[in-house]
Amino acid sequence: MDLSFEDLRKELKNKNLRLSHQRLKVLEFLTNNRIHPTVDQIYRGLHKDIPTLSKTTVYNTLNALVDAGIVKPITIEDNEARYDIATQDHGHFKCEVCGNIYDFDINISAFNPSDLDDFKIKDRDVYFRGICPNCKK
Amino acid sequence: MDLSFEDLRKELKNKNLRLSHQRLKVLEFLTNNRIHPTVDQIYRGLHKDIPTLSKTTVYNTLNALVDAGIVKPITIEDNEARYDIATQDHGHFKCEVCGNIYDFDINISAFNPSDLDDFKIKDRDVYFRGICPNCKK
DNA sequence: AATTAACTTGTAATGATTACAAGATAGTAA
DNA sequence: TTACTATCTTGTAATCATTACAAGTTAATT
Ligand SMILES: [Mn+2]
Ligand SMILES: [Mn+2]
Ligand SMILES: [Zn+2]
Ligand SMILES: [Zn+2]
Repeated sequence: MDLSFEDLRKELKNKNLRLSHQRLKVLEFLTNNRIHPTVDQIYRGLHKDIPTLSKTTVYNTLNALVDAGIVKPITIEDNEARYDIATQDHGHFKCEVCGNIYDFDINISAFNPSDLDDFKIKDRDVYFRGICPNCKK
Repeated sequence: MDLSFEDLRKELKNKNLRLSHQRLKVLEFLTNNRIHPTVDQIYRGLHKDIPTLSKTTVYNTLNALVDAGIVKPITIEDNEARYDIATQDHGHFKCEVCGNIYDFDINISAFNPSDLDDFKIKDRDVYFRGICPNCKK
């Protein structure tokens, strides 16, 4: 169900976004590094390949991709945004010790609380926090 | 099931936190204004009564109350933190038009995804986004 | 009433994100 | 291919929320 890198190129075309070198590299990084990276991690990760890359471009690119629905921001961090390729629904668990963010399966779209019958729900996020197996030892 | 203001005083005592005027006023504001206010809203709301109040104190107070488990931060906003009296589990819905955050009933503690069997879960948040009934018109 | 650790306050520092303007480039059409 | 232009990238400066720090104040205990 995950999108291939070719699918992502097509997604950009569909949304009338240019396939700039920087955008494709950001998408490639997110595809190959499923760690919900911060802006800084993306910037540092790409800087080797693209020495002229500006951090502003990483911000601009991520904002454009989020607006286009291709990338999903993860706001489980209070102090800095993290990013994920928009894929099937899943929850996020943040370990308070190592800081890693783990995916977990959960059928979020099945939640339709009656309190929200008259609301238009566009987005559902499930964020858990605690300690991961590695850090419990 | 909601905590009374007197209960909150006792909670502070239990946690060995001083019952300073500013802390009690912050708790009173959160009790009386169930709108998940920002730091700035709390500051402006209390400034009438306490003209000497510093915004740093609002930050310090909220951090202390969050550490003590009396107040819960709501990080549905990417750009600024919001705060809620820690009470029974419930979900939060943010309207993308008016910006209001609504509570809704949902039994979050019942979610125990098998992917997290080996994780220690300390905190569960459910954040929905969309358009509220008022703004749908 | 005296004592003192904890708290409050104002100011300065920090750090993430955005605004802006000038130069570069992707995509299109001749 | 070449020319054109809207879009994109880049560096710098600005913004805004939050924290660090040091000096003065206060809640709670004796
Ligand atoms: Mn994920
Ligand atoms: Mn709430
Ligand atoms: Zn961990
Ligand atoms: Zn609304």
